[in-house]
Amino acid sequence: MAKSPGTRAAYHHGNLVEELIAATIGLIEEKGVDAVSVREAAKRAGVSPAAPFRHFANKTALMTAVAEQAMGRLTLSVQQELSATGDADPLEGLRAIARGYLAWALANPTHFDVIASRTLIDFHGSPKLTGETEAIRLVMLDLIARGQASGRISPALAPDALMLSARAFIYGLCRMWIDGHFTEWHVEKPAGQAMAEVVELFIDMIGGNQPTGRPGL
Amino acid sequence: MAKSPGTRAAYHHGNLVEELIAATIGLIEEKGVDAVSVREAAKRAGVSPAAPFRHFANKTALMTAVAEQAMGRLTLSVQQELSATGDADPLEGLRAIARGYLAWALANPTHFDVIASRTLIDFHGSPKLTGETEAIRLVMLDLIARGQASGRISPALAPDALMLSARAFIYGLCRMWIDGHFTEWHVEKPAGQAMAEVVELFIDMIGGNQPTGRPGL
DNA sequence: CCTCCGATGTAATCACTGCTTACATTTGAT
DNA sequence: ATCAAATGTAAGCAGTGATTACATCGGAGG
Repeated sequence: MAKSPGTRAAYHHGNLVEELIAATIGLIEEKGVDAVSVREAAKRAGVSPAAPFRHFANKTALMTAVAEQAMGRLTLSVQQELSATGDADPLEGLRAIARGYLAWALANPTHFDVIASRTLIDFHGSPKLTGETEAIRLVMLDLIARGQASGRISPALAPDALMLSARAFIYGLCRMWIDGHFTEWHVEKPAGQAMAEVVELFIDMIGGNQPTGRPGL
Repeated sequence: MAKSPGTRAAYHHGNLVEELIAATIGLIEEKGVDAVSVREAAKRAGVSPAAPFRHFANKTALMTAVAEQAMGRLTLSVQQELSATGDADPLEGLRAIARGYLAWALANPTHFDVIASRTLIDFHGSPKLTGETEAIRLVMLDLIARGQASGRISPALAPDALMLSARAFIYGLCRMWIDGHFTEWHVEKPAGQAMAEVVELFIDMIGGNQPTGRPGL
């Protein structure tokens, strides 16, 4: 039988794992990833400083759990955009992935930080994280293949090179923004708008079309 | 008169600032940025834990000094490639910047980490860091303008959008590699080679040419 | 019903961190 | 030669991740 949620003064918390993750997320959103401490998370869950270590081997394990949650939402965001897009044009599919990815990153910069880190979390130790990353990669590869088959993308372009380009491009956009580099590079427009325009430019280039003169940043 | 370098047992160190920076660099190269502590740097310089704070207001200031040194070498690397390139083709200039930037990042990943960080260092508080970044930006802007004037780059492309694209692209490549994302994205080739090929692809796209079928990654 | 054991909590402690304060030594200008 | 500024030390604060020994709870078997 599930313990009544109201019973909080009990010796055994009853739901510590979830509450610790929630507390950590709150901490991340309020003060950033660097400000996270398992002690503070424990305090917020109303528990002793050592308690979290009963459920997570170390801080990295806790952060990895947070990353898995975040990755789930990121994948969801991408898949929503993807399923709202017709199957007809592969380039439109790539655009959709970029939209979903960027939208989520813009809305969850600190969680993006967690997912992308390889020191804060144990990425390769998490099947969920590696699996969902690989899934997106395969979708992109398929879109590129179909794009080349249908003539929307030049067959002369190596699919792997195209993949790495596209990935580096949107990852670079996210990182630049999150790392605070937009100001130095004089991006005046709202980040979302600037990103959208620049993605458009990139997809146009992949399609082999010189863009038709969009407004500048 | 300069103090003899051999005189180390003296109460006053004589060259603490430089030696602390050197010790920090050593620490960064051995154990990574996250492993840097001012105490350890002090120990390596043979000085008490509090001594560094006489010369640097805080850890951030120390790291910023390290970043300024690193930025100097990065700028040098870019400028060397740039001056080894003729003025004739603006696209060749952009290629040169990418070469210099990527070569340095590949050779100094941890220092790249320091320069790119906005939590480890006080970027905007350092005229050197902001100035040299702005200098590169202006060179790129000029190359793009000349490229459009000479017809090598379509005038329909907004210079600012092109800038942000190029910057996001190479920054994304560096970050992906340094953050350890290349393995997940199945980049099998040596990083330098993969980057070079992909940059070639990008420049070709800017030039409006579909590339002529280079080998895949 | 009750006992006992594993799961889950606490208390106390360690080594380490960035940083501050009070004090000691040295150096160079007067 | 003196004295003040520069530069070092010693000691200590609060906060960190992590470990160990012990306390408490809850459910399964007798």
